[in-house]
Amino acid sequence: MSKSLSSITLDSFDLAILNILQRDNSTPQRMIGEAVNLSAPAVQRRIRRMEEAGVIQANVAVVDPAQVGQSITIFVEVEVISETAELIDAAKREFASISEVQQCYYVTGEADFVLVVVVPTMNAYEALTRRLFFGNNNVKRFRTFVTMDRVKVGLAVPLPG
Amino acid sequence: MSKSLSSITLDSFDLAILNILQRDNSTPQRMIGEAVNLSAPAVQRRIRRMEEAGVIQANVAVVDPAQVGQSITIFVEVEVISETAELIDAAKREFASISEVQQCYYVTGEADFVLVVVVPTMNAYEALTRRLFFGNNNVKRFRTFVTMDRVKVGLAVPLPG
DNA sequence: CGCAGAATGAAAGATTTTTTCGCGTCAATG
DNA sequence: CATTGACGCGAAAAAATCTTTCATTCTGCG
Repeated sequence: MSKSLSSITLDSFDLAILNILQRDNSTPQRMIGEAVNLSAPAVQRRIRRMEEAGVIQANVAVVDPAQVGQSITIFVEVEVISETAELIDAAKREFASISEVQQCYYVTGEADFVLVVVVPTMNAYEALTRRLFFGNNNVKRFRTFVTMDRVKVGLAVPLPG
Repeated sequence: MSKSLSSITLDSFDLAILNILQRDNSTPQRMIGEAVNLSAPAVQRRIRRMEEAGVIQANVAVVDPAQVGQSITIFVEVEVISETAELIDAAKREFASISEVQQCYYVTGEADFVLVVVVPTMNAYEALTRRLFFGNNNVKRFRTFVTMDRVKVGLAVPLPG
């Protein structure tokens, strides 16, 4: 897991490749090559370069939560009491360490954190809130939004081109 | 793109495989086999079965937004005026069709929709709000949370085991 | 003009994925 | 109690993909 965080420049070939991989990274390089007008080795070199530069951060399978018994997705806005760097960092680490917390963002506005939580039951969520919020004396308050429909889910980034 | 939405049962082998693929789906089946104590073909059959059943919904590359010029991630809570089925469905379709809307959830609570928006600049966000919210007369109000730190990002589902 | 650096494609080599096939297990059945 | 069929397994072969190698092209620049 080595990271060369050297920011690289991407041309339209790279963007076209990314656009394909964002949707299906099991696409053979040969097909990608046909789509973008490059040979398979050229495609491969560009992919590896983007992986090393961190443009491609990961290659993952997307699992349907409902089919593995994790049918409840919840948004939580968290407001903290004190925003010292230490306490914020501690909160970031704690939230990030919880496997039920699928996503965590530190934000401006009427809240300080926004969490996406995935749990099997409301009981599990209730237990989590007790552990994570009531058990943390820097949490001023939190608001819960229970998802009824995951209208659009993904991590695809809109790409120029 | 055929989907057999037949819900299947997953054993501990399947869950172990999912856990690996959720983190890195470029892991060779041979290595997965070693990790879970199965042969490569057995792993392969299980993966294919889970893909056909929709347990695995997609295989994607995760792209770093900052490195493709989309450095701003924003949460938006949207509250609508009328919650008739037609209007809600129309809103779902509209939000889902916007490429800058990376994620969209229909939720209960003090808001009706939560959006995750990815844009290159605040100007682009401003333009999007005009088009999407001010230009939609069923939007009562919306609240914006600008992300300062993407503490944890992903789609990994917590798996039993 | 010529050279260095960077990227390409064709082809060969290495690895992985996929298929084939025979075996063992288990449950239902005669 | 034997038989049958469904099911999933592993070994091995076959097919496809990924990766490396290498000669070539193109560009910028001294």
